[in-house]
Amino acid sequence: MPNYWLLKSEPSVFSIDDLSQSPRQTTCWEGVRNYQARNFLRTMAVGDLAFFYHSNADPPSIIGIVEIVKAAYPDHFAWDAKSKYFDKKSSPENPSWSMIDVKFLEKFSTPLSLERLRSIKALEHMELLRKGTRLSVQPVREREWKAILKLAQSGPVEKKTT
DNA sequence: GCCAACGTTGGC
DNA sequence: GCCAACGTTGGC
Repeated sequence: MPNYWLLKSEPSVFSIDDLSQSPRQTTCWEGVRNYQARNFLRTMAVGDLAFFYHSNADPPSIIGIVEIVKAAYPDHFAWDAKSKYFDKKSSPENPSWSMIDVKFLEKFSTPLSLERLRSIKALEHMELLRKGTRLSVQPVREREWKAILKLAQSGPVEKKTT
């Protein structure tokens, strides 16, 4: 039984289309610089699934699904002084940060916007929808995962014909 | 561009 | 160990 997650990315930085056009449709998920998020990364196992979330997007939305294909290993961008993810506290001898590899699985035909997700009763306790939450890596409960999958399969909301 | 909500830093 | 100042995230 896989565990479920949600990964945020700003599409102007790295979008789900960037992922699907990457070699082997796979990328390393570098740059997480928050301890709680890092600890979630370290909990992930190969075969776990994650929603791909577009933050700072119009509209912000869950846009697809990825699979974790490599468990946590040191984020070497942290000890590359030229990287925007450089962190002088991290070193190859004592890495502070971790990353995983993810593989593209699916892009939803209809993105599920925050607004739409907020309207779903089964998602009322979802971490993503909690006020003030900023975690870029979050666990997703199984019932939330299933409710969102069902939404994605049901397609867009019908326009009212009044 | 604004700003609320957090997380981190560092003086004391 | 407190907490003010500062930095970041991310919806709006």
